[in-house]
Amino acid sequence: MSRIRNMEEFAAVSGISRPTLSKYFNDPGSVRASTRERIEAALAQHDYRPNIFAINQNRRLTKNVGIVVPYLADPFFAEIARRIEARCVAAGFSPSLFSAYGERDLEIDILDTLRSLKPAGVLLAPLGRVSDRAALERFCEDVPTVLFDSNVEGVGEAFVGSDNYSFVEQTVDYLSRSGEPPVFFEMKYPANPNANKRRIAYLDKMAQLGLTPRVEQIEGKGWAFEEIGRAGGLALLERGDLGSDTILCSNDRLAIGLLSACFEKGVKVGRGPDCALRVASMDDHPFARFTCPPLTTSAHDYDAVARGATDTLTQLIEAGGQFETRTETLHPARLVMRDSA
Amino acid sequence: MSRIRNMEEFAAVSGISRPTLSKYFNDPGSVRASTRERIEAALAQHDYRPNIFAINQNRRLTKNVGIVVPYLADPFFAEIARRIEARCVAAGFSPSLFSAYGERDLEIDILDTLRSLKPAGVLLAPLGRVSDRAALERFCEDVPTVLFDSNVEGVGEAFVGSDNYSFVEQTVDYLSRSGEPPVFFEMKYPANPNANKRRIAYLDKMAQLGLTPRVEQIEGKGWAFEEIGRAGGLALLERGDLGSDTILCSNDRLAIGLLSACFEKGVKVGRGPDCALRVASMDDHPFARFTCPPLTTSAHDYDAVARGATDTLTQLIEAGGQFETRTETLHPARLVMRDSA
DNA sequence: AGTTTAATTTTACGCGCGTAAACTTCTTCC
DNA sequence: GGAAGAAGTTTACGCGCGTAAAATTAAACT
Repeated sequence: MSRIRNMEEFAAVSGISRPTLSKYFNDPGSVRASTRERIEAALAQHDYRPNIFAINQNRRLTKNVGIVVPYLADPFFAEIARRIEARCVAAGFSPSLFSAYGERDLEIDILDTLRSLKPAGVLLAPLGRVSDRAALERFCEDVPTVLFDSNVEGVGEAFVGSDNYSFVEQTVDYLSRSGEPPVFFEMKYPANPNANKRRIAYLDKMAQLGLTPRVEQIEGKGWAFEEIGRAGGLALLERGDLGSDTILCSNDRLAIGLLSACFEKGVKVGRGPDCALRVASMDDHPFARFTCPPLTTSAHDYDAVARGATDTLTQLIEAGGQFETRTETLHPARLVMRDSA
Repeated sequence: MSRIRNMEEFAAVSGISRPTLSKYFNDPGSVRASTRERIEAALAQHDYRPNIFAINQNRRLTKNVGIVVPYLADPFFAEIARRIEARCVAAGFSPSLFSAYGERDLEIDILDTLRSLKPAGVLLAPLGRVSDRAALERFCEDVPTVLFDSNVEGVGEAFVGSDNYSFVEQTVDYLSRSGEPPVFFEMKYPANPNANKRRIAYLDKMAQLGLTPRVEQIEGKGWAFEEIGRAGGLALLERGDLGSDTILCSNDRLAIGLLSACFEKGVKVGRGPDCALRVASMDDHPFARFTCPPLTTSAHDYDAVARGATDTLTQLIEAGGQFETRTETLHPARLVMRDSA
């Protein structure tokens, strides 16, 4: 039998009128059970699929959903994107994944591309500091958007992410209770958008505990955090006057670099009596458990963030693209004790 | 001024006829320079973009290109995908990125989705052993496809990847020249499609050198290679009778897990006189230089593979979707000496 | 059985653009 | 300056499907 070329032909072979078929493909639940069965029986024989371009051209609202992350080669974002993608599919959407790869212009291009895809909604983890705020705002006016991971105040209809304060609180609490209070280790000009909040939280928390804070800001630009952490760590270890035997890194990738520097310099890391340094961090990067020693860190609730973001977007779409008020949902971190601190 | 709704309206405000505009958007070089300037001048004022769905519905061939990888949360694939994506954009295509996340059914779904996107071509790194070969073949008959990273004999119009034999040759050569010949460390049922070729190459090379090969196959399924390597490494170290002080891992992610196991067991890794074990590996995973000790490995030529795959696809598309003969391009590995072996 | 209500069919139009054909205008070059 | 050829314009149709309105049929209920 010849292949079905369009819905018209499929209507002929299935004995169902084209408008009814159109309804079915839009929402199988919107037709009577008996006709649904007839359609699906015919579908099993002729494997016809409606032309997605024709569908999207004519529907006011597509089932497309955009997922945008700042850097997909960062395993944290790869992992969160993986979960969000799966949830979008489960919710009946067609997700498209985009990465700005740390570049402002690329993020803008992606938003433009996304706009022309007429998406039902977008899940956006913006570059943050590097983003063109005006471009984000314009985009969010046109397209229902939920921000995740990195908040940009006032942009988008909602935000779902992790509570940076909780990350810092748990680690600082633990570290200062079990040994010397930590020095904060971060990039001077961090690409990662949550870094600033974490530094502020660190200063806050230290003040609250009556401790003297100390921030070590290392040089380096871009998204090669491990290399930056390694170079900064080497410089720090060579200089020597840290003022504490405990370091809290702004994120796990910096910590991985720092651990590499410690290893090279023969500085033993851990909480044993023969250790010279404790290193803790934040994110629970997928490979944090495989560093040497395994990294003590505070973990994102990956599942809660992925689920929360996707559910919020679903609600937003069902609400017609606008919420009455912009909500910010922050999921607390979970301290993961390993051997590095 | 009101926003332009379609090409008709843009024709009105720009003073250019719609068919000419259509030609321009299809290929700006196909119109006279003077009219091109007029169009671009109008474009600068009215920021109109043709409806992508209408374009794709009507054009026989789109400028869409699909990029499919087996597991995007694996930094190797994230990195290679990043480069390929950039090259596709530079070549004037609109790439869409997909990941099968190790699942056979998801790969099939992706191919179905891709088919309905009418892509000009597809760059496919298949799951390999897990793939539905018949589904791949059917897909490649309909869509011009270049395989990369992982070859499936006879499928697709061409293959571009790394030369697994060269990976093994270089590492085995180096290791056996500088110390005890290596034991080969791999998964019993590897998800990674190149694993089998690497094992065979190892056996070959050892025979050629007149050495007795030894393969340690560890348990574990899925894509959590670090965890699998760690568990397998612990078991191996506890058992103890390795027969060599040198291990060659099938890939870097397994090696990262093995190094973690060595650290936990207090087994010092490296080539110093106080070291108990040498560990080398293959891939030059983005984080291989940050392990403790830094991993000696044989590196993919990431750029050559990304460029080769994209260029080949471009040629394939220009050739009308078919090559006379299926070519296989293999890029040699480069030995990267670090401290682990 | 007759009525209400819901689902389906018929008919018809529109979406925004590709593209073909016939015609007109502009270049270019001797 | 005239002819050939390239480029642009006019006109018209088609792509495959969404969707509205009116007419018809089927299901559900008293």
